[in-house]
Amino acid sequence: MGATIRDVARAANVGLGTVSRVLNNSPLVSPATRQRVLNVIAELNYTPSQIARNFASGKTLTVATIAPFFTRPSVVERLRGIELMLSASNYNLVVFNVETVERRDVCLRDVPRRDRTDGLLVISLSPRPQEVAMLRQTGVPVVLIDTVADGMAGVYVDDVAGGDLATCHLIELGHRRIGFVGDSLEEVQAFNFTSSRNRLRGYLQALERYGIVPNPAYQRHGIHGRYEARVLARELLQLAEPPTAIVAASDTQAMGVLEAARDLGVEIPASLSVVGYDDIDIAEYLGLTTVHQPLFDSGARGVEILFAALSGEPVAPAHELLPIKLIPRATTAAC
Amino acid sequence: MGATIRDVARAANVGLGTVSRVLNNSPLVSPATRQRVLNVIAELNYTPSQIARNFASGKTLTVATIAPFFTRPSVVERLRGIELMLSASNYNLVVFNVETVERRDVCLRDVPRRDRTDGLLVISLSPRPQEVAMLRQTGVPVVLIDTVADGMAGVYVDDVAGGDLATCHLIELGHRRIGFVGDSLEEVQAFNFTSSRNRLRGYLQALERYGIVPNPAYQRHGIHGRYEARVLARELLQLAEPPTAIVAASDTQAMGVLEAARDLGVEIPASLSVVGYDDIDIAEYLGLTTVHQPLFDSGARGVEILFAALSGEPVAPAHELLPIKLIPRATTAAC
DNA sequence: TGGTACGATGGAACCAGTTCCAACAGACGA
DNA sequence: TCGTCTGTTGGAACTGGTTCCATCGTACCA
Repeated sequence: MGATIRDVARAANVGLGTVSRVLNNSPLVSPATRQRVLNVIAELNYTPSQIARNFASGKTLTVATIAPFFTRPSVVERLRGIELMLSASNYNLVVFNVETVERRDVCLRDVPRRDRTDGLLVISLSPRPQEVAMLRQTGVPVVLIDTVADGMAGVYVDDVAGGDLATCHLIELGHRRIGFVGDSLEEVQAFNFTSSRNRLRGYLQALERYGIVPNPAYQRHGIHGRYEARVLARELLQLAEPPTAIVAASDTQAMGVLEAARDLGVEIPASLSVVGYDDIDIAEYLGLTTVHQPLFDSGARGVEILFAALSGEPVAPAHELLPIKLIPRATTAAC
Repeated sequence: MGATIRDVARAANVGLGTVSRVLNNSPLVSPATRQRVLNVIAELNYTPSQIARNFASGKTLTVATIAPFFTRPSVVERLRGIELMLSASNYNLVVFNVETVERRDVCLRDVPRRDRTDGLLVISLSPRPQEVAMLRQTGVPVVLIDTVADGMAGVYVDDVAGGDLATCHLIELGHRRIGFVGDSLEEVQAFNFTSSRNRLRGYLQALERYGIVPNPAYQRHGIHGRYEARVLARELLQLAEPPTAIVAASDTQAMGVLEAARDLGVEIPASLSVVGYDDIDIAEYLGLTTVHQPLFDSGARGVEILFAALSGEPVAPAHELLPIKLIPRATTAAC
């Protein structure tokens, strides 16, 4: 464990540079010399110090990921895509979980530093213009996953189209009184999430296209979570004229809606249709109709874009659109 | 971004060592000098290079975690405990996801190196004696979470007791024909998981204590997963004399059992009782009776033990036992 | 008044690689 | 025969901190 590159050089009777060249697979070493050095390396059981390499080369061989609520199934699946991609490279994955606004801001400010990480992935949290400027200034390549921001690169899905898709599905099944359960607006704003907001926009857009006047009483917002969604959905179902269908901003929230229906003895899908969003693992189990988005791929593709930025010229700050599709299952039916 | 400690020293008209002392909050600096240095630091907008610090101090300020199938809800929850604990320190969390045996072996061999990480957490994967020896040789402090190995420190739950607890619960409800759905023995062996095996042992132990002869046909093993468990459970339920209750080695597998029951029109809990293990988030939603274990705490406590090892003398290779308890819900009833 | 102890300070040496330039040998063409 | 070019090679300089030892001034004590 104590052998250094100098020990190797001495023992192999070559220069420091030559050993370094062998370690880095430089072609500027004669086969004979290379072999001699390799022999000595094996003999001394030498492994170059990663930490010294990082220091000398100025690279950390690290990719940082800032993920909000990384226990949410959708986020975990994105992380899996990221991890799998990185595991095939020699970059390590450093994870920052964000569950409070303070931590969001701290992470976005402190993590992107050249001496801490070579590249940064940000999931779902959209940096604000001022933050974009700071990020750019650090010189650390950043790729956004599941969100967009002016002047940044990333992958995303069209959540407006997704919200529209879910709502259209219900309208075409004959529903007219359609509710929406989404994230609390304060939370969305504090974290600067974009998806719940856009899904709501898609919901409204679909209603409008079909000439349905949106009923504000049908739109409920609360902290993201099954329990909170359950409470909101119960309110909706207890209205004098309850909706016959509900669009949820995520599968987790859709589960809350299903719970509320169960609480009140409302039959699914006979008396209430429910559409979720994300198509997480459990959705199939529950027979939940939902909007599928490529979660794993979003992570993997994000890493690919980051790699391009790491190993070449600055990548165009373009956003790549991933496809979505509606998966009809057992929680939706004709009105 | 270009300022170095030497620039600061020059500008503040002090020595290198003094600046270093200020940075590290050493008491060996007079208040006046400290203030002067701090002013210059602010003026030059200087931040010490993390990478250089790491190199010079020989620390990586990194804790690595090797986690098998880190998308499984139980693993994610442990990771959350780990992340939250680390976020309060200045250690970063580097995650290695293990989904194949090859990667297990590679990670266990390559990750624990002093120049890569300061400490290592291993979730659920028990190192074999030979691996324990190698780990020890590296000098990297290691803490096991959810498993044990001779000569290593860690936190765990008594899975034998847990399997026993689940089975007793069923026996006391009057069940005698009790099935078990667990992980494939090859998979368990290849990864060297301990929990499924121990839960089976607890199941057998409980049967024996009550004088029930275990029926080998009632014990099924398959790759861990909902779908596989569903197939296994279907086999069990289609036996000439099917079990009236099933113990699953995890909540995920219990969900597969519930699906199988649904497939075959078997009423839960009227005709079949089901007990899971882990008490993951979704268990409550499903009304699944299960054995609760402190997932979050296991991660957090693992980090605490690791910190003790990092900042002091070698910790005793002791295993800390965390409590478990049975949570009776709606999937179990009297026979 | 001299000796001692201690707080404060400066800076050389060090960590273990990478990078880059000078130098050299041998092949080859003029 | 000499210059040139190319493929190899050696090693100084560099990355930016930490550590530790020598030094200095001053307060305190005998």
